[in-house]
Amino acid sequence: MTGVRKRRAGETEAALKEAARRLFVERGFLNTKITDITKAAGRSTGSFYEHFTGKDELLAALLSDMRGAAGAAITEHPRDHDLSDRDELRAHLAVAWGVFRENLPVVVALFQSMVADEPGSGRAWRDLATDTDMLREHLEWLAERGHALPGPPRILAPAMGAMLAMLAYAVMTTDEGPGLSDAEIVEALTGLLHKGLNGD
Amino acid sequence: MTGVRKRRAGETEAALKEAARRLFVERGFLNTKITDITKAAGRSTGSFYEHFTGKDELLAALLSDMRGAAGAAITEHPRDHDLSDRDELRAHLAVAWGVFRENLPVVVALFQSMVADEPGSGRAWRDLATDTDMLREHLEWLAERGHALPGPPRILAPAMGAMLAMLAYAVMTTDEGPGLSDAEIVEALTGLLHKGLNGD
DNA sequence: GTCTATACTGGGATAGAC
DNA sequence: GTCTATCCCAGTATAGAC
Repeated sequence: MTGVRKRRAGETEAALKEAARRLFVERGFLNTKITDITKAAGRSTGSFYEHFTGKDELLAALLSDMRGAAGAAITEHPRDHDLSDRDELRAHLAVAWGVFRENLPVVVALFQSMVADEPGSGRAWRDLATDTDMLREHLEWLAERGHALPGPPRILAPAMGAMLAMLAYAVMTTDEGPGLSDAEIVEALTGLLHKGLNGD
Repeated sequence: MTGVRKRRAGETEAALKEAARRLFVERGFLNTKITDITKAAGRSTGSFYEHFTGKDELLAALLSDMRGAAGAAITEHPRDHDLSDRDELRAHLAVAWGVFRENLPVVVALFQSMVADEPGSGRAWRDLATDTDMLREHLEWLAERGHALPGPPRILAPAMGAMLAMLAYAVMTTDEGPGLSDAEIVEALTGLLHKGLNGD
């Protein structure tokens, strides 16, 4: 493959991804057809399959891009963050909310993809448990140190994750919304959860 | 229409609904095709359209059935329930959780249908806000009486509803789950939210 | 690698006999 | 009302020229 050809190919792949991101927010992952993406990217249908085997693989690529961009900071995330500290809890929630906001196309696509799966697959629970793994560890760390939690971390963490994910999805896919800024929403959630976890 | 014919028609409609309920849990609303339903119900494709204009109308009918069964008690729900009382809060959560459990087919279908909609439609937020309307009123009632809430009811209510709905969906569509009984889950949520709302 | 053209299929919806 | 047969289109995926 020549250098020029390779560059052109890279451009096509980038164009497809870019178009996909835009469409995923506008129409959603499920309602966006491969032909919609190629059309929006100004490429042909056939060309798509030179880069991805299908929509799912494209989504996986977008997810991987997102992880590469935001993942570094999270990977080295220490286990002993003290979520009983209100400022630290707020900071965590703000980061999570911001990641959702910054990567809305991928978030929307993943959410739709998860919910559209066969209920019997148990994917919703698995994804929720996986995504809140770190949070669960934070809570277990608190519990080990004698902190009295309102329930077992293995249910509290998914519950908190469920609230954050579903609420973010709802808020970020509407123009109306609760009439509150992101900061105000995060503040309200901080209050609810801080008191909920610590009781004061 | 003769009496016999009418009865037979009613049986068909019932058979279609019954088959749909079963399939919605097994494969989900989105992946269940009209032909799947008619096949499972032992009826023909053409017959389906004699009763419903499409899958959405069938879902609306199931929803209406559900409302008829469980709705009466909820409609007359007084506004002044004191959610700052732990037992009353737990009772409310338990009822909601039980309704989800009892009507899983409809819950799954509605959830999938909501999430599959165009993100730009804002349906997720609208549904969430509508479904937590009563909860919001309960919270406003508390606030009016001088109770210090951790945030505005118009965001707290949807947040709580989001947690409950998403968590219920995840838990009830998996065989694995958190290894906790429904009662234990409700108890944990009660603890989290009771302290979260009241701070003690 | 990219294009155009096309083959193929799932599944919604309808026509018309019974 | 219910059935069988069929139409029909949206979308996926591939073939083959460039």
